[in-house]
Amino acid sequence: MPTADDLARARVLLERTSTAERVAGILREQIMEGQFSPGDRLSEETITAGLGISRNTLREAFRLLAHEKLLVHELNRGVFVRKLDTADVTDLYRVRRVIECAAVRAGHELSDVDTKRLAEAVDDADSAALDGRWQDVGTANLRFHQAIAALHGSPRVDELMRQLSAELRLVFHVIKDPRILYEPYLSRNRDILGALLSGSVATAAEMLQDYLLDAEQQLTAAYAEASAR
Amino acid sequence: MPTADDLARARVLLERTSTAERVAGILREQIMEGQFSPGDRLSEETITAGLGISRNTLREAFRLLAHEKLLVHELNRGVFVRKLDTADVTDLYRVRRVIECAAVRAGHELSDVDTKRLAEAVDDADSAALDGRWQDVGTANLRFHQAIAALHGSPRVDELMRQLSAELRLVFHVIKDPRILYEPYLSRNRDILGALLSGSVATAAEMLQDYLLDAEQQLTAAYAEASAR
DNA sequence: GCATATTTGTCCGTATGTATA
DNA sequence: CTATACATACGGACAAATATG
Repeated sequence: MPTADDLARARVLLERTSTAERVAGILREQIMEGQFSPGDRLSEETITAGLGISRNTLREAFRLLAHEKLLVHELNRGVFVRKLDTADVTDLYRVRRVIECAAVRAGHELSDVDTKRLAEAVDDADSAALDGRWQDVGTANLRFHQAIAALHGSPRVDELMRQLSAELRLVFHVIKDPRILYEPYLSRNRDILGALLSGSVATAAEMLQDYLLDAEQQLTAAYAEASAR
Repeated sequence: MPTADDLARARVLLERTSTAERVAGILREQIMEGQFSPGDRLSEETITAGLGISRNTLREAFRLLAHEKLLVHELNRGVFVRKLDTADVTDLYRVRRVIECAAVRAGHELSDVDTKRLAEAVDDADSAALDGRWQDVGTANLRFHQAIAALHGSPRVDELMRQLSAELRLVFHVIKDPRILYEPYLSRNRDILGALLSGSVATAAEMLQDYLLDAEQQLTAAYAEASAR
């Protein structure tokens, strides 16, 4: 749970666009950073007092985040930080395989923007790994795969991937030792990128498919163990 | 194991809905039926007066529908019925091709539920066509394709397809003569179903792909013309 | 471009219903 | 079972933005 100070600092950020959306932005960040844990209830009173906003406004922000699946809303009980189970993880990877593998297999021409995004994500993951920032490795990793999905050139696919990534970040936060999870995938991502850049579409697709299957296996196992506690 | 009491309590929770959600349900139906046209503004005052609810409650309902993409929210201007352009139609079909073709190509075993849903949708489309209920033909057609996507066995894919279908229904409503649009596809859907049932996965996938490409072409043309007015 | 009317954005107080210690 | 805390829903108020003549 965030301290009163955290809320006070966040309060300064309350100086733009629609209040509900700004509030949603603040809460989104706090949830992503893990200042709330899955299952935590977000009290209307505590937050309205902390941020200096009305209940109506906060409730609109809650709706926004509930739609992003970061929060779940239970009637007359309040809103809670989303708690994913292993079935969710399995489903997330199922969808990722469909979307990402199709993006690669379609064999779209890579624009400069595409290649830059892909390469940067892989580089960021590597440097975060060198610094031991494993949470950031996970984030950069997701950015790489978002860049792959973006090859579809479809706004709706992009939005879907943002959605899936937000859910997966919730998962990552529960994992106790992300290192064993991500370390093997750094080089595999680089290999996939290499295959993509050299135009070996079928190879890249196969590597990606295998990657996602392996990742799902490891992640569900680690997640089941970590989220049990 | 949940006790009988647990289940009873869970059931109550399922059937209970908030006022905002019931209001959203009413408005959703009216929008789908075309009682509001794309671009129409939904006045807070008119609707609160008409339904006898408070503004705060209505605004929550608006948020829900905005997230379903039936409404768009413009700051300080209000909410409007979503207006799709041809780029949206193109993108919708792009995503459909990825999802639906992958569902067929994956070659999942067809359960009884699967086959029943597929067959019923095709039958419903035919009988609606016989009665000249072309709006219903469009709806049954979408149901057939949702059933195809459901072969993935993924809750998230199901939700995505519901989303895409809702958007497409907004498109259908603008088309002036849906008949020329849907009539050719009745038999093609039946052919795809036949290929699926006989296990000719590759054939079915190819037919589906061609179907979706042709449909997109015709639809964008008809839609551009109809929505211009 | 201006003044006015309308509509939304936000907040508050309160009454009622629901969940839980 | 009661008490308490909390969410739901309402209505009123005023500021701020937008639309209208």
